[in-house]
Amino acid sequence: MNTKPASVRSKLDFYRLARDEGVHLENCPVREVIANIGGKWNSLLMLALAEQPYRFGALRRLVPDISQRMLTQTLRDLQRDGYVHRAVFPTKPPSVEYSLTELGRSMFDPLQALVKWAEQHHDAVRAARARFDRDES
Amino acid sequence: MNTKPASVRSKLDFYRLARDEGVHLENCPVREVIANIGGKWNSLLMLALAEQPYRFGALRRLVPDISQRMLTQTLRDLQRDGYVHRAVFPTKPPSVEYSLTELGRSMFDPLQALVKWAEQHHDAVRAARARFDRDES
DNA sequence: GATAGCTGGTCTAGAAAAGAGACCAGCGCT
DNA sequence: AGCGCTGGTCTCTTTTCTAGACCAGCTATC
Repeated sequence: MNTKPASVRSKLDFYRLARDEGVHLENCPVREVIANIGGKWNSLLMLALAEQPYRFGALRRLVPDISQRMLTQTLRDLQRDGYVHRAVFPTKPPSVEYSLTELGRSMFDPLQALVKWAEQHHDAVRAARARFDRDES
Repeated sequence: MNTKPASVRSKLDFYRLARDEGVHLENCPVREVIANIGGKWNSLLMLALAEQPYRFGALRRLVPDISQRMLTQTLRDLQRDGYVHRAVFPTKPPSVEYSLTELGRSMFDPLQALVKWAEQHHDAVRAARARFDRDES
């Protein structure tokens, strides 16, 4: 470790190569998609709804630390992007059931891969976190 | 569509089944991990660093719409969780290079699957979004 | 027949997070 | 001398999130 990277050669290069990374990650459509997946509650709700359809109140009990407002909003975002279907039933009081669409299910597969990774490595992450917090103090 | 779900049978059931979802998604270690992946910039920086190591300023130019403050913070979060290694080189001025760790690379694989999904389906998402925005107005 | 509880929400106020931009020290190039 | 580059930090403003009250219409209970 601590070997100087080959890209940094002279002091001249040092200033020069800064300008030449032409990759444009901004304006990328992937970002819009990831942004929505990446919200605080979105992936969690996807996980829940992948298991089975749920009604609003059931979701609220399932994820107790979500505020009602954020649940409404996150569900609407998910619905807006076509991941989730919202069905209103004329019971009394009317009930609303949320379920994954085909698109939602298809994006759940890669999401689940990530979740699986998280399950397998969360102890490594926790260890790294503990080490970092210890060393910086 | 609009068929009443089998789970809602009588008005009595209606009130009863609400209590019986015993799944506990809160306190889940997966959530900590996902939370960090899910940050606004985290996945984007992971993507960039997976391509090659970058120095601070290079990352800033690569992702122009990130504020310097958030770049610092996101990199520190990523480093804290063990995804990213921060190496300081005694050049003048000193340069700092960020690179993925082994752990970071291993989590990049499932992340990339998600990105690939996003690339393939972003037009469907955009279409759904447009439809939603039209219908609600 | 009042009371409390359920339904799926909205509204408001306060807290937390993110963004914009100035500022820092030490050096190189012109 | 003056500007630019290095990787940051500090402060201020704006956006986002949360907690909690509130709503209408119905039901089961007392």
